[in-house]
Amino acid sequence: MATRGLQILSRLREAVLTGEYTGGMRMNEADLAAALGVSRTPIRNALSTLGAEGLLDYTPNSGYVVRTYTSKDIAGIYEVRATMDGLAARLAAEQGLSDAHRGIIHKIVADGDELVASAAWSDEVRERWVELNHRFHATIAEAANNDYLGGLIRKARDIPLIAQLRFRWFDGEDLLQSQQDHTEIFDALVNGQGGRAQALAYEHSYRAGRRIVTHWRKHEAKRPERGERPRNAA
Amino acid sequence: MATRGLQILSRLREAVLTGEYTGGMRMNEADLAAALGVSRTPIRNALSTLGAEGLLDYTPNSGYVVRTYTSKDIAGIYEVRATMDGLAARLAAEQGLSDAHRGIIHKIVADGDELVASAAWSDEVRERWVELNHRFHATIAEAANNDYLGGLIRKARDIPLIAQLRFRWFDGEDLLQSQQDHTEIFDALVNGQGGRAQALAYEHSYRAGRRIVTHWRKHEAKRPERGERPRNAA
DNA sequence: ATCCTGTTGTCTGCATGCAATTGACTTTTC
DNA sequence: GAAAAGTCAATTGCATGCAGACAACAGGAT
Repeated sequence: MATRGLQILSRLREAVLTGEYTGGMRMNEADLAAALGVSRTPIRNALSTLGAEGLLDYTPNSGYVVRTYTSKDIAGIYEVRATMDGLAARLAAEQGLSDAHRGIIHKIVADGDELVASAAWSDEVRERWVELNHRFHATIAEAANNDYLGGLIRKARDIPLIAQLRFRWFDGEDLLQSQQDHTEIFDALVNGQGGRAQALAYEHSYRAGRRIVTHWRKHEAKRPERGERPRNAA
Repeated sequence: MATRGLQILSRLREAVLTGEYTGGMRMNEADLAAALGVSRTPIRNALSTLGAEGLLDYTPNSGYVVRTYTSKDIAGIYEVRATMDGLAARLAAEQGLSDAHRGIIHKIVADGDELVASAAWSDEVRERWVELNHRFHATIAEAANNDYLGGLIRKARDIPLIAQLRFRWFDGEDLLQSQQDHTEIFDALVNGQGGRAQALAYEHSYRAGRRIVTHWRKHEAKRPERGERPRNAA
């Protein structure tokens, strides 16, 4: 069993990512300690780590606050993310997919085709697609064989609320388009077409990012209060 | 004045980056506390943060060890770094340089020309070039107007020993080549040629990375002992 | 009413003591 | 002699007390 500090860290990170602790909330050490049933020490450790990860903002002698993301932040992150996904695809193509990786991605693409062909749009379909999409990109990142890149892609993906919101506005048409993208990217990968894989993956991720930014702007417009007093978390 | 913890954090980070605490060393809390004249608490905080930044490896109930970088790690990091520098250059070009940024970069390029023309290669010239080069890239990153990207570029630059070693093998010919690169990149930036700026910046950084990896491999070959018992730091 | 100032309450920063874990070393057993 | 079991020293994990910083508030002077 991991140490208490690590468990707390996971819990708090999850809470921030899922939006349970929403942007602007103060992370009061004593309150969190009471809520989670430990002393302030492991809490402080976890907060410090989350601060270093960029999920919390820190002010000396004042404490940690859940970071808020503007639509400009999101746009910037997605510009980087798309570039990284493009890089991962190029590297994977240039090195050539291993049999194992090719098999995995082939299966994912085939399952995607089946999903598109067989089912009408529904929440269940969305769930399934989220999983296929995730594995598709994770496998390419792995095939790129660059740990540093893999870590950055993961970090750029773990942004509060994004995981929840990302596919909320997805519809059948988006699904079809995305699946076609996956098919083309896979084709480029197996044929060792690095430049094509890069361009396709970039565009694929960029478009996803643009969709999120658009909706984030609306989300943003609905809560114009920036001067509001920060409420306590936990 | 910042808190003790933050001062300790800066000091330890610097010590790791400059190689004072070299790869594989154990970061013993009590020893560090004694050496730096504080209690274990701010030490633990700093170690935790450095762990999150990736400079230290952490094992529960065992502690923190200064991370070691293989030449493959370095190559991976520089592949990403080159891609980021390319992205920054493209974004800067596409948005158009502000008058201020254009002025700053223009001056840097002019100073570089002067340096190349007037002086023979020497340690002083190297020092001056390091500074010009740093400001050149930092200014482009700033002009890209993407905080997330800027942060990643900074993190990819702050790798232990790299800052020290990066220009150790630089000679007059490398200087000339690099200055020409800067001139072309600047030209692309002021003309709004995003694609060209991206390609040039990528290649410029990629070449620097390849030089480092080559030398790192030799460095690596000289100390084949991987199974050595970790010595204590501080 | 506004500004300044002293006060007080709340929260973080830090030190320290003790518990828990680990890994090395010693002893025991076959 | 080798493997297993037990012991011990060293080190990290955690809780807690207290000091210090900061922000909000109250009261008084202008």
